[in-house]
Amino acid sequence: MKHTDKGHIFTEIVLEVFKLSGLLITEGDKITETNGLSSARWKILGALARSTTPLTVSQIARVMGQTRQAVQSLVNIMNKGGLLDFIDNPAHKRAKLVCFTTKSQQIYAKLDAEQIPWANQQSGHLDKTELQATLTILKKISRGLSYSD
Amino acid sequence: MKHTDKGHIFTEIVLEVFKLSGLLITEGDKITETNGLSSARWKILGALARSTTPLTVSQIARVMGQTRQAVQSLVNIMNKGGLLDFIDNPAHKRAKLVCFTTKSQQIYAKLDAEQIPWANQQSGHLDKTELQATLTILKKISRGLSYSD
DNA sequence: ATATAATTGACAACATATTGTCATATTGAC
DNA sequence: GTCAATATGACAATATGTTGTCAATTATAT
Repeated sequence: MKHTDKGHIFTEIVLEVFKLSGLLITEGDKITETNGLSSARWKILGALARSTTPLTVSQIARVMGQTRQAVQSLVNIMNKGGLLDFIDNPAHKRAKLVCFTTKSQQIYAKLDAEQIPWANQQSGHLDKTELQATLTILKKISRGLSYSD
Repeated sequence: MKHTDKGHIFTEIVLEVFKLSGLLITEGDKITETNGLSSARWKILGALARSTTPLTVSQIARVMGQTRQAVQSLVNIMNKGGLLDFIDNPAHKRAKLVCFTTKSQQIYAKLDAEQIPWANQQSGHLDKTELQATLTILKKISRGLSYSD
């Protein structure tokens, strides 16, 4: 069997996603390194910031496409470091809700102040319609895949 | 400062790339698990398969957007497991060229036989023009980012 | 040709992430 | 309401990946 035209492009996209993920982590580490953070920890804060309601560890993991164990580990470390708080979850005795602290709010705002001009600059020479199409396609691909846990 | 329209979409793409990368690794692990491989090792073979010339470890790392140390580690393990061979590189005394073995050729062919219908199926309901735009955009983003080593 | 810079393999320390397992909590079928 | 299935936190083992460093090799500038 051979790839269809679309199957071929799809495969190239998959490989490019892997590559880009590695490069973006490196880029994020550069931005966060002076704040005692890392890409992985910044992403946790980002998941919280983008949610309208507080999230549990499991919910964060699903938003991020990772296992709850990986997220739990980071969240616990960040909690010890004063970057995250747990508050009681009325809907679940064990699954607490994860929240920003004052400290992490400040750091996150600072990181945003660096990320925004970076994103604007990186996307400046890219076509808006193509960017929109890219986001649409990536989301559709994600939707068809299952979680590991 | 605020995100431009394009900067906003760009940021969403970045987060979706992280998520998708995690989901795709899980998917790849499912496909490879019966063959004593993993996503990470399959990607090494893929990088070699897609190149017209044999590659050094550093070259593989650059193609994959990872550090040479990470790739070196996997390549050494795979070499011990009979999945990769080193051959002398006329252009460099230490940097050997990495090659398939008969064993890895067979496994890779088998994985391809699973990946192809999967990619065709996953992309079946997606628009070809949008897929092409996605690949173009992702490659352009990669090009603007630097390697960690 | 020589000196300097960049590349590469090797090794170690550490960060990040998956898999497996267990006990506890919640959900859903009946 | 009961019971099975599912979801969750905790913990351990392992795989994957980055950073830092050193010595050896190659490339580059002069």
